[in-house]
Amino acid sequence: MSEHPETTYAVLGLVDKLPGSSGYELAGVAANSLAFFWPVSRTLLYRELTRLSAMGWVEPTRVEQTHAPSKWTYRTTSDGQRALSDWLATPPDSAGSERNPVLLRLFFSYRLPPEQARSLLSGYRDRLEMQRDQLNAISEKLSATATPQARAGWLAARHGVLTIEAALLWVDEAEAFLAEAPW
Amino acid sequence: MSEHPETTYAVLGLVDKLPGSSGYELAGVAANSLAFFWPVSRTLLYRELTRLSAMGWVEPTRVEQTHAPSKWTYRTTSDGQRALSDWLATPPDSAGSERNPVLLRLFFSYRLPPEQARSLLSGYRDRLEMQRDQLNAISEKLSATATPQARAGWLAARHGVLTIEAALLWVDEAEAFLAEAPW
DNA sequence: GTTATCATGTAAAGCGTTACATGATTGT
DNA sequence: ACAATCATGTAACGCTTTACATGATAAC
Repeated sequence: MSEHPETTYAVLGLVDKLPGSSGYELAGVAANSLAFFWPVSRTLLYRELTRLSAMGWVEPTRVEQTHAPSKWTYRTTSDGQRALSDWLATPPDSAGSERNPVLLRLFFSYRLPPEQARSLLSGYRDRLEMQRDQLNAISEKLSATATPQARAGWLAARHGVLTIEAALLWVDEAEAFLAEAPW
Repeated sequence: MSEHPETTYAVLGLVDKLPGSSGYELAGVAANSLAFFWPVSRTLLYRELTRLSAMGWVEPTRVEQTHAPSKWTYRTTSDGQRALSDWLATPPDSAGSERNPVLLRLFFSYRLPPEQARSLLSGYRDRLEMQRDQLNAISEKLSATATPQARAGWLAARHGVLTIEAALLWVDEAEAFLAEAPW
């Protein structure tokens, strides 16, 4: 009953959601889903797949291809599915550490000329808008499907959209606040 | 010009903001400020203070106390202040990785009985409300002060409040969504 | 007496990132 | 020719966390 990092379950869940996928394919999916609330780098993803195979939670299968290199594909075993369910039932540990490098700078930005503080904010806005557009595109795609998997994905995307829009409103507020009385 | 991790600058900025503080005191402040957008564990904070001292970016001073153990206090040097300004001017690297263990579970929650999915959401709401209350308390304290430092802190707290409130709205939505058609 | 606050540290473990490496196929 | 996609891996590094350790004072 040793505890594993959350990322292990993130990958296990992905395999379970997309049985018969290769690491490469899973990485592609992760980049458009997990990446928004639980980033997993490609290297780490491969390492977790190896680990999950060793633990018997997923079963690897070699698939030969003619048009591309051979690949490994994965499916959850019944042990893996049980482990996934068990983990899902455990309460998430306290607030996930949110790391926001923009806020970190803003927190000390009274040491910055006003113009640079402004550009910090507008850079943030640009990135938020891009993320929001990405998420909206994903949402639209998902809302076309009625499976539980797609609906769960849609909900997660919706969380992203709402919080990003709140952050965008904050940028407006912050700009006005600084314009009124810069430091 | 070697690059240092963001946390090094987070601590440097803290020392600069509260000159003459001890590691212990800084840890207390960090828990009510940085923790919301750039968590720094106590152990790490101490290590960074040692590192910053070795680099000459902060100057440590021993202070003897009668009512408590002796302590080290720190102040930024002019080198440190320059380093802080330089870092502030560098653009934050791409989106900070947001890790949300609740969304991670929700993303796979179609494997969960509806009741447990609901309790996942209500647990999230509870934690969000606590955080919001904490942030509001901090905001109020800060809004009583008119220094640039306090105003910057207020802005950062405001970001937290707005995004948390958005997340709370999402919880309502998600509950309605699941109530309408559970999986 | 026991809890809370003050105060600083060490050691181990491992998660996660970045860089490097390889090589076939398909399209322009 | 050159870039893009498919596909998987290794190695090194180091940030970060968790657990462990110590010990004084003040309050209830």
